[in-house]
Amino acid sequence: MRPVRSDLAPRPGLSRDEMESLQRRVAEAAVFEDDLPFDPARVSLDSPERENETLTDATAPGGDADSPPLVAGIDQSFLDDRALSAVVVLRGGEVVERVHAVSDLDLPYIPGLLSFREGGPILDALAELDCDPDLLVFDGSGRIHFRQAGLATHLGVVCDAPSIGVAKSLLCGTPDEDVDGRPEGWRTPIRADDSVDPVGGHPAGPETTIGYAFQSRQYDSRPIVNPLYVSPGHRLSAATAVDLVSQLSGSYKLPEPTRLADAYADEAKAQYED
DNA sequence: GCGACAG
DNA sequence: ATCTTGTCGC
Repeated sequence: MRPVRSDLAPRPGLSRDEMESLQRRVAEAAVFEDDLPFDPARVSLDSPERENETLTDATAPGGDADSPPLVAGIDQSFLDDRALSAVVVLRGGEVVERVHAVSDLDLPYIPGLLSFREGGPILDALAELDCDPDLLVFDGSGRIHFRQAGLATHLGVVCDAPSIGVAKSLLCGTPDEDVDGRPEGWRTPIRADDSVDPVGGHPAGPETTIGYAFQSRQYDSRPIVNPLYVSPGHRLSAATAVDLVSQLSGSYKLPEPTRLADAYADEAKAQYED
């Protein structure tokens, strides 16, 4: 998979102000409404049943009428000053491709500028892909970001691909309701607050839903498991983003694509440790 | 000045 | 993210 908007790609050597203004340009280019080349209802972990199926072109955008869309999960692990970016692609419940790349890191982790640290390395891994995913699921935020341009939004726009951000903690914004001790499947909107700037046609008032808190898993009744914070990256709405994450949830807290990428990032890491 | 913050 | 043993429970 190749970058389509390389002009907006995270480049090393930018000043903080330059990185922030690039994020505003990314937000301007971002689409937080459904603009998908496939039916979101077809995204699932169920393996397609193709018994009496005739020969079809499963490589077309969105696949054929029976095969589910290709969903890529992306995550990283670290080795000293290098990042190992892993990508696992699923079609229904089947893993169809796994690739990874090891890249040097230019910046430290700075809240709000994550895509400038991990974005380049992730693009390195995506370039290794033979297939062309219909949806990208990132570990981190999308629109839930100070300038509405988190990692998922930045790379979704650069690749011009539908993308979703799945974070384990909240960067900014305010949940409509208290998120503790909620049952599986529960969700509540995350509204923009004072720390979120309006950018390029995307408002940032309390009426703006920039994402959702989503309880993907809960064991008993104890508030042991925190919710996930799901936000649209590019080409879909916040509501569709949570629905998709819900559809991609298996038996664990993280949705399957991201969980598998997380495991693969650790597994592959062992090959590079001195 | 204080607070607060994805991975 | 990463450093890390055991431990509680389905």
